[in-house]
Amino acid sequence: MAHCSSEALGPLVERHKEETADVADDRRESALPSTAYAVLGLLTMTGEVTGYELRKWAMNMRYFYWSPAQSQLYLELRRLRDRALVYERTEAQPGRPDKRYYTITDTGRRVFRDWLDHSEVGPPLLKHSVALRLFFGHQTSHSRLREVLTQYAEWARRQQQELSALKGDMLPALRYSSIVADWGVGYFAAEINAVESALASLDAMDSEVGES
Amino acid sequence: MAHCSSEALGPLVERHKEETADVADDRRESALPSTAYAVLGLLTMTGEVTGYELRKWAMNMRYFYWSPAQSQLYLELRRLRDRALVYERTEAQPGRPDKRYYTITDTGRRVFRDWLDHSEVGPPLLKHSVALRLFFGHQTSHSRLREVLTQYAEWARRQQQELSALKGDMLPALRYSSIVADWGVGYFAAEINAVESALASLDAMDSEVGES
DNA sequence: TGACTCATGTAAGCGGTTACATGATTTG
DNA sequence: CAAATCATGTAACCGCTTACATGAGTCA
Repeated sequence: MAHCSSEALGPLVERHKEETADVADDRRESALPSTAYAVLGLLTMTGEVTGYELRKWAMNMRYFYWSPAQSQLYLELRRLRDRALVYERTEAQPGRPDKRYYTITDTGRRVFRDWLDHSEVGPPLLKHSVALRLFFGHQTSHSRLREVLTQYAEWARRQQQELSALKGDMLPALRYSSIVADWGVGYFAAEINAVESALASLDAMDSEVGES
Repeated sequence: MAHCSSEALGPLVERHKEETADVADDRRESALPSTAYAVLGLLTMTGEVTGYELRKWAMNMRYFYWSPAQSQLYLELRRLRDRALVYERTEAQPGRPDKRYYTITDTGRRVFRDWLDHSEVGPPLLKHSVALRLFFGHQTSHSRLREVLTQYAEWARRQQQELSALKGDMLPALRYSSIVADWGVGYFAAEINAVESALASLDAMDSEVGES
């Protein structure tokens, strides 16, 4: 019952090897992680900002791209500075660390555009812990599964609302962000819908058991 | 035009701090990464397998949960063995590394069920590089955006087909997997739909420019 | 015979998180 | 006056990837 035959399995093909490698590596010094490009992209929209401010902007992207930890952002900005992709203006402060303002440099703009225009696009990375649990549903109870699913649906609804609110607050000039926001709203709608279907399937399984 | 005011931004609230921490940590030795639970879960369905075989199974979950690198899987199995959550049977082979077969232990089953039943469910992790690029659309051309989007839609369609095929091949006894598969199919449908909407938005922007 | 599958492993390094530390400024 | 915000930083650690290495069996 809880045992799988392996007939459905083909041989183990190692895919996505060269796909993930950046095609344009050869013409740049070395590839940057995607977070770096996210930061550069943000800097093309914001003007001079501190790491702290930038983090707030980064959090607006969390609906389709996770936002990195604070320490990671500061680290990334220093790396970009070392590569002269951003310019750092420091403001001395008595008795505590300098305040650092960042702007994107021309080189940074060029590198960013190059990435946008020529870099290989990989598939999205998804780690869906709710789906994972449902997948292993045979090891738990339906009541627990329902609990997990409804909790997730509530979260998705909140995200959807936040995203809609954010879109309303945004300047209409930011067209691309609003297209992405629509995408996100649709995505959450699909998730909510999927949860409802899953709950219905659980109901169906329960009543089957009742009949037999 | 490409400059944001920061009015839409609230203060930087540090959320999801205790949310990510595992509530049930205190009653176990120490928490395991989610990959470990995925492996344990797989072992509740497969019986005795080698690391190599297990990897093939793990790849069936790649539609909603990324599949780890080969080396990581072997590492994970050894860790689970060290914690006595899986049992390792070695088969000596002349002139090369032992062949290792794994089965889940009773302790492993208990730990896995405990995780399923009591652990806090975090939100899914999503890094959507296509949406990221679209978000920064003001820095590239519409033709490039269209290229990226259509490429992604093709990929999503392929995934959808693979997933449907997989579902067809699967034993009907595996109900939960098939519920998750349906979820996945719907997810890819939503993605394809979102891409089409985005393409339509780009068209609309182009014709606006033509009119003005 | 050569390509592919089966099967396991090591080493280096990176991206990222968690936790901690500090202190001025603003706000209720 | 206390709490939250602004603002930067360090150290330890972990999950995971990449790249490499090995070798037997199978099949065209």
